[in-house]
Amino acid sequence: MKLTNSQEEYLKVIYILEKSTGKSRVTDIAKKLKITKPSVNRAIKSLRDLDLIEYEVYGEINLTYKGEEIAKEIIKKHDIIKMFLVDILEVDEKDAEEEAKSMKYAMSPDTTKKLEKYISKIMDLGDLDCEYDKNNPKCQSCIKVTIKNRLSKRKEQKKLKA
Amino acid sequence: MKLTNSQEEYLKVIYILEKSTGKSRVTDIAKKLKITKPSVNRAIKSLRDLDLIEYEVYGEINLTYKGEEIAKEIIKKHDIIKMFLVDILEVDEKDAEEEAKSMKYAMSPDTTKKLEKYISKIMDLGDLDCEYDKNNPKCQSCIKVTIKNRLSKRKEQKKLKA
DNA sequence: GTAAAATGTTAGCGTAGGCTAACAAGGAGG
DNA sequence: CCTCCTTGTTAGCCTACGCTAACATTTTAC
Repeated sequence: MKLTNSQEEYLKVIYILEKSTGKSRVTDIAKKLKITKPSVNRAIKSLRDLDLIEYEVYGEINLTYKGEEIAKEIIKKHDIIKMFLVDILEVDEKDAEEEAKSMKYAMSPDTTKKLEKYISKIMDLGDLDCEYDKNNPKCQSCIKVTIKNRLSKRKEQKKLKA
Repeated sequence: MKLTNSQEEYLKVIYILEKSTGKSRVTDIAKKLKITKPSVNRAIKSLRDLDLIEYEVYGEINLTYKGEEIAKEIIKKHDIIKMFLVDILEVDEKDAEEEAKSMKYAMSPDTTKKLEKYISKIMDLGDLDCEYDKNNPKCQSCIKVTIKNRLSKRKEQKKLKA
């Protein structure tokens, strides 16, 4: 079942709302996606037709098992891409969020897996002592240290927010 | 001027046809993009309205200066992304071609520049002698050598084709 | 120079997914 | 219990961009 980019965004948002507030409502989905309620209304009907959510007119919106599995995949893909953008390419976090949104749709599951592996390879390299210093842009070990520092910094900031 | 993904693909193909055969024709564009002629017909009108191509009914299709500049940018972006996919992530070339097509639309000019820099950084690292051998997956120097080898191999194969 | 083939165009359909305007349902306070 | 506000829905419009069927023009081949 090939979903559209927008359907994937809906699933993602529904999942996030379900996990954070317990339920998803048309108005909240519309706010999150910055679109109007009628647009959401039509979209959730299409997702219901695909058995990805359960929903009755004026009723609650809930992901089905299948819908939740897909939502989780989408979110994981999003996070991998965003991590690459922010921690490796040093793209500004807000921009990265937007770009990851559309890039994830373009990226196959296979490529996503490869990107994930690549990121962890970069992060987990065995230490190589740099012959110069800890900030040598020509040295992969230094680059790795820089990337690791960026990553842990970002994680801390996230914790502070929460 | 924000173009759609499909408009960008049209520009790219028109540029390639212009450079390789001297001119672009509706039928050739349709074949390249695997769509029908009426679809192309409508698209070139929209590009003409944006002053990106010059064209009259039943006449020749030519990129304007502006159109050509944009086409070149699009192609460059495509190549950068494809290089990342093929030479660094080791995605199969055909898959990479398809993914680059849609990914480039999602990627901002700024991020593209960052990706370009990242690729050249990986390629141009000063040599670090690996303490093990030339195929140590934990060693960035070895990884770099592997990536470089992949790249030059691919370039050779391209030459052989041409 | 004309007939056939290739090429280009028009008209109109379908889907996806935004939008607004207008209406319907449900809950909270007086 | 009724009114009002929030939330949800319906109807219908618009754009982008595929498609087919049918028609027009141009090129080619004899």
